[in-house]
Amino acid sequence: MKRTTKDIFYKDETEKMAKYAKALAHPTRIKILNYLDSQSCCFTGDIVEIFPLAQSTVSQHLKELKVAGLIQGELKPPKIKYCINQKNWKEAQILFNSFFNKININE
Amino acid sequence: MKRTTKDIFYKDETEKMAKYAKALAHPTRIKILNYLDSQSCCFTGDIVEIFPLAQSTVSQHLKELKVAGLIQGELKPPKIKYCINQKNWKEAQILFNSFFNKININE
DNA sequence: ATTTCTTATCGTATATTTGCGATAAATGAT
DNA sequence: ATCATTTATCGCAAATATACGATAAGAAAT
Repeated sequence: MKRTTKDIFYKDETEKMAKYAKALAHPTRIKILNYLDSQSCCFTGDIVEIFPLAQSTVSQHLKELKVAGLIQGELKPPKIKYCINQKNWKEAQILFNSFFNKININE
Repeated sequence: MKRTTKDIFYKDETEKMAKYAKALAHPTRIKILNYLDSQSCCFTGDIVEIFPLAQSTVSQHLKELKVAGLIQGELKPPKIKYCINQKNWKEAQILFNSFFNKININE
């Protein structure tokens, strides 16, 4: 019987941090987030253009960021406008801050 | 001809962040780092005991953290004392801080 | 209803990650 | 030289991640 990570107890914070870290664990996704942050919002096509990658590949990276909660998409037919998910972004920021500083610097 | 991430240009910062994020992308490794941080230093055996995982599995996680540069091992035969790698820890801290805050808070 | 545009999803191939038990390696003590 | 202790590494299996091209899905416009 193989054990999986699911059988192990982790604090909620730990699980969340791992989830966000996983989303950030690829240079393409970091670049996408940096781009989104600088543009405030943009369409999938804009993002596809800054990478020498297939549209489907970029779409998959966007999906992962969305599933992790770091971005959100808004329908603007026929396009989709992507933005940083501010609430979760803030949460990730606080998690990483506390982790590295061991001081909770938020309010 | 398959394209790989290696053919794409990323800023040095981006690559480094992805590398650190990858190391943090597993709850076990986050827990190890939290433990190391609280104990300042400890032996492999101490870490093995806090997880219901095989010794070889924990050793592998430690190796990943070492390769990423977040921890370092010091020979204390027959044991090995692991500590946070302060220099790289600081670097990661700064990278994540700038990333989330878009302000470079270090001096 | 058909066409156009944009983006997501499917199917597939390959590479990497995660876990285990078994074994090797390194050192100190007998 | 042998043994005990501790930790790393090897070999394997299963699960995930990463990339692609091809196709589907959705909405607006004709």
